[in-house]
Amino acid sequence: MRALFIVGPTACGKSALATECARRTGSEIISCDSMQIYRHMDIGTAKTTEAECGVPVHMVDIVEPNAEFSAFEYAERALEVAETLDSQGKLPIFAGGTGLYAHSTIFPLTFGAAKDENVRAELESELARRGAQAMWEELALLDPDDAAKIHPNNVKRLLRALEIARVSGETKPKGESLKPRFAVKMIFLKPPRNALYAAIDDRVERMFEAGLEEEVGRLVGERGLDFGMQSMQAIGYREFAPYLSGEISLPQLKEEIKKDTRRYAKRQETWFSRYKFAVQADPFALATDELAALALSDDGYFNGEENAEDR
RNA sequence: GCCUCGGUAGCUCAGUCGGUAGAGCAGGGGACUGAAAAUCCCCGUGUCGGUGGUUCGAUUCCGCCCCGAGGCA
Repeated sequence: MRALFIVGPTACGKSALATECARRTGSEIISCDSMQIYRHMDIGTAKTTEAECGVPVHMVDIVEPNAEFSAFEYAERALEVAETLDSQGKLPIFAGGTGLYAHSTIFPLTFGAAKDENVRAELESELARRGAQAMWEELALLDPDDAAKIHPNNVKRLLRALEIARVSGETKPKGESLKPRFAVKMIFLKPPRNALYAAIDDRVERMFEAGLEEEVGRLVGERGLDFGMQSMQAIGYREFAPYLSGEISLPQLKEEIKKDTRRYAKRQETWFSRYKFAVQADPFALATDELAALALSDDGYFNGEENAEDR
């Protein structure tokens, strides 16, 4: 199987390119985004739907915003979709900016024991009682190598590592595979930083014009979501908490969203720059035609012969 | 015109009883294996407004000038 991945920071034009590629090849898009999976969160996630772009878009609107989701589930389901498309002779076109989702779809990761709510709750209370340092030392006893890779302050990782140990009796699996499950071509859209930031500011303004505030109002009001939920941690949503309680003004709210988005974009770039096989392109310097031609050409497919990552 | 208070990192400011300076925010770099738009780590040299003077040495003290805020006329 072959699959195309269009990745890069937010607001860089991934969806537009993916749509163009899908049109040209008569194929379909598989969204690779940890927040667009949620229904009713459309404006703030800059969701692209089939109704808007005219081509089928998968892995969007698949769960309610009060549900939890994971990279593991994503990879399983997205892979299934990709295989179906492939069997129909269509090129699966992944598009999105969630690095871990893309990574776990491309590479056969061994995630370790499934999450366990009880163990998690137990670990949370232990953390509150004993402190992160003590928890980290516990992990260091179980698996020094693993502990060495997790900073004691990185509570989420720390607890997850301990969770695996307690659930399975084993430590985190180490087998990192750099061989993709299929031939993959990755287009890494990387615009100049200044231009990207301008595009981000612009997009945030347009989100407000499109009714972001009303959308958040509906989620919090009618649907009763609270800001502690996974879905509401999304940029463009979580910043509303202090605004709705009157702590910050509307201009401040917009500034916060822009700022968080910029930082996110930077993190995305850092993630995607690990893939040495990716084809980088400046989406603001090239026309959609040129980008599509680059994306759809037959060369650039990677299947694991060289080093996937520079590590 | 006079008086007062300010002028220090992109922004807000601290500080140096004279030995060329440091926080927060912004910004930059990085990590990432079942929450990932999450989570975490690292990074602070700037004519200390200008110019003379005192001094071994001034951003710090003194004079003058420029700019900003307020007050008095």
